[in-house]
This record gives sequence, C-alpha cells and structure tokens, in this order.
Amino acid sequence: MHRRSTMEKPRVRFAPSPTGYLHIGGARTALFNWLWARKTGGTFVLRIEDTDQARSTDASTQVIIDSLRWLGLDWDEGPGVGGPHGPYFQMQRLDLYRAHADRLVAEGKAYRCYTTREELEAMKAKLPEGKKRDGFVYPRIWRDRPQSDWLEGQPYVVRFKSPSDGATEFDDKVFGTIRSPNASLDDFVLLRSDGVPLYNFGAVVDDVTMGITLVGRGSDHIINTPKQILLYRALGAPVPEFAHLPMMLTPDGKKMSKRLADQQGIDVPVEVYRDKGWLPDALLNYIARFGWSSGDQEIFTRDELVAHFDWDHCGKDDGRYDKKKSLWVSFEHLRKLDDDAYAAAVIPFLAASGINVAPSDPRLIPAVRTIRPRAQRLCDAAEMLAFYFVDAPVMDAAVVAKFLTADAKAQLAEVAAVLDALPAFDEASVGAAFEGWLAARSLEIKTVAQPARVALTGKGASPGLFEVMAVLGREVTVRRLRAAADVAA
RNA sequence: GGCCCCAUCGUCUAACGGUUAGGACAUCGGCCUCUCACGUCGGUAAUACGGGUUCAAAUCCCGUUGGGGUCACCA
Repeated sequence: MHRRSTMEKPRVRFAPSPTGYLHIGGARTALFNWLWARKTGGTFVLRIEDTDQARSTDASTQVIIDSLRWLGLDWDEGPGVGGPHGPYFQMQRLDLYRAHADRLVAEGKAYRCYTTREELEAMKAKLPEGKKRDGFVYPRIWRDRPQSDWLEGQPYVVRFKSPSDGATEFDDKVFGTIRSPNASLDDFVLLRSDGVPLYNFGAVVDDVTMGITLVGRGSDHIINTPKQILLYRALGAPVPEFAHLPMMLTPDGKKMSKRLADQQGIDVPVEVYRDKGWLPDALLNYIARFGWSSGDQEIFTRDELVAHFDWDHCGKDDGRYDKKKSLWVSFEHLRKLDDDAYAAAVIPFLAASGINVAPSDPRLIPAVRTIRPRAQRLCDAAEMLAFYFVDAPVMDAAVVAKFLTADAKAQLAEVAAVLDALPAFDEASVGAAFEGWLAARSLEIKTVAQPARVALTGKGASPGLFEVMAVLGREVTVRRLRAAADVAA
C-alpha cells in the first residue's frame, strides 16, 4: 500500500459537525492541526461535517466559525474563503460520496443491503439481554447476494465488505503502533438509504479528495482508524498519517459533557471563554499545554506555540481540566497587556454589566491599574472596577453591619473633613493626611481602614485605600465617607 | 462483555537505561501589608502493584489492578 510522502507540504483539517457550540476539546484539536500547518507552511482546511441532518444547524455552523475566528485559528480553505477542493460542507458533496460508493459496489468491495431498520431492530431484540446493547453485529445477509437479487425500487444502504481475518495496523504520530484484528469489524454502513454518507465514509472520501496528508483528532477516533484505513485502500488512495490526541476530561475524570462540566464549574463552549474575558491567546496557551509540553515552559505566545509545537512531545494519557491553573494562565496573559490595551479590553465587559465608561474617561487607566494584580479574567476585572464608575457603590450588607459601627461612622465623618480640606488629592497626599489624622487621634489604621473601604467600595476587599481614594477624587471620596457616616445604625 | 488505548506529586507535565525524580498550578508556612490580591522566600507531595531483562529500570518485557475510548442508517 502506498503512503503519503512526508516530503510534501502537510495538508491538515479540522472537521467539526455543527451540532452545537465549539467544544473546548474540539478547539484543541483545531489548534494542534493549525499549529502544525503554520509551523510547516502547510495548509489548514476547515470542513463542516453536517451529515447528521437531525442535529446539524446553520446557527451552530456560525457559532463554530465565530469561535474559531475569535481564537484566531484561520483556515486556508473552507467556508468563507473557498478553495480548490470545495464545497466544504458535506451536504453539498453528496454526488461525490454516491459516486465513490457505487464504484466500491461495482468493484465488489461494498454491497447494497436491503435489510431495513425495522428488521435490524427485530434481530437486536432477539439477542440475549446482556448483548442487546453491546454485541450486535449485522449478520452480513446481503454481503454475497448477486446483483440479480437487488430489490429494485426498494431503499437500501451501502455496506463495506470488511475483511474477517488478518489485522489492520497503523503508526500513530503520538501513540505509536496500533494494531487491531479485522475480525472485530462490522460490515459498517457507508451510505444511508437516503444517500447521505455516514461519518467514516464521508470523512475518508473528503480526506482523499481534499488531499489531506495528516489527520489530527481526538483519541476517541482511534477505534475508527482501522475502518478508515481499509476504506483508503479500497479506494486505491494513499493513507494519510494519523495523530491522535488524548482526551480532556472533567476534574473527576469523566468525559466533558456540558452538563457534567457545568456541575464542576468548568466551561466547555469556547464562546463562554470569550464572554468571560479570556484573551484568545491565553485559552490557546492553556489547551496547548494540555497534552503537550516544551520543557519547563508554561506561558507561550501564539508565535512560540507555532515555533515549538510538534507531535513528538504530545502525551498519550488523558488529562483532567484544572480550573485554577487555567485561570492562572489567563492572568499571566492579561498581565502582558499594557494599561491602554487592558483598559480598552475591559470596557465592553463593564458595558455588559450596564456601566458605560468612555475610553477617554480620566479615571479609567488609574482605576484599571489598581485592579490588574487582582483580576484573572476581564469579567472579574469589570466586577472589581464597577464601584469606581457608579453613583453609589452597591453595599454588601454583611460587611456594612460588621464594620460601620457607631464609632466607625464618627471616625469616617472626621476623616471626610480632613480630606475635604486637603490642597492636593493624589495618593501620596491622601495617605499622608490620613496617617497624620490617625496619629493625632492615636488610632491604628487597622481600625479605620475597613470601615473606610466599605464606605468607598461597598465591599470588604478592594485595592489599597489610598489608591482608591486618589482614583475616586476628592468629591466622590468625601461624599461616600459622609454617606456612610450618615447611614442609619 | 468484545476490541483498542493509557498509567510520574492533588492537577498539567519533564526524564527518551545511570538525575538527591525537575518545573508549573494548587496547597502549607515566612516576608510584605489597611482588606483582598500581586510579589518574594521556603516546605509538604509522585514513578499504581507484582514479576522478569540488565552491572544499572520511572524508562525495556510479561502479568495484575485501575482508568479512558468504542461497539448506530451519530460524529
């Protein structure tokens, strides 16, 4: 059997089915393929596998495309950009699958099967209890029937004539040699009775006709690979290389379904990361380091990922999503932004919570500087910034009750008076005045800081008191201190 | 259950026969300190188990156990 030459420029693809959002595991598959294409000067193809008509939707296609664009995983051929091997939607390639299926039938490598779905169900029902779900294989009723037996006019599926002896073997780029006995293969269906191909057939016909040289995908597809290799051979096509990636699991080691992940606070759809204020490069960094490594390096720019990526350093074992580490990666990328970029990035997140801040607002950059070491995502940043930009901060009842005591309120009134009289209101001046007043009253800062913080921010935790005051300005600072001092006990 | 795959700190991983088994996140403690963070210094923590092969095994082989994947006219 001939194989793809490793000398030619790689052609890789990402082939999602549009049945929902872009899953974070899918994003990682897309990323690894994209990295390989970009590193090698190859071609990255996007193909939409929309043959599951019951579940595929145009809206989902759009969501997936939007997510890929947000991540910056641009494709060289596919929806929106076209290319020489289109169309890139499987439902627009039906003639192609039909032609290939007919050819396999003509060559005796596949056959028409007139057994109906109902008959199959009946056979399954007769199986002993335990095997009903697990062990049913189509009994190859139509496998060797002559063409004269065909029920013309009746619906039929096209099944592959799987070999029943020998074994199929391939050399995976990350798992090494994988070998499985052909006897475990069913005469699987290539074409449904309505002419729409099933996954294994559609993918192979497309990978052949699109000239794909390396198939990178999740390890849940290892089981499909022998079937597909048999199909490549039956079609007389070169077999591409395969690279399977271990799975991303939930923190307790389960398959990352949205429902299960939600329970554990893990976000599965890529769009949620965008909406919570991750930088695309940060998400790429986290999922790249998941199952792949480059020495001790943890934080990578996009270019570094492209430069360092290779299949040899991909691990084989499934991993579990680590939320804390993912947030740390997000934080590390956020900190690389300069203040202007950070401020511009956070404005939409402020707006999303109803707080409109103009890019030119003089409080914006100083305010942003105070929360930068504290926010791991932009949604957190917006939440921390809110008190600066509202008329009156939202007061946390628990901390109000704890810190705004009668004594504290009297002290805040005094502090307000002191600050109101200050000639300058920068952080240093405010700090000096505040500490001067503390000294005069023989008070420790600890006793007044929390009440003041609650008065100014409504919360028990915030950036430093004096930096907050400086950003707020004299008028607002004094007003909030007095408002807290006046609040009913 | 059949078939396939996997196995180093809690988690992500380094090691490609010879290391005091390294790093990062998390965690614990010190420093910093007006809170929360950030920063900084330090600590705890792993080769699943049992047999081989070898002068030498986390690394190679076999078995056990555990985990995952998959068994559709889904992808």
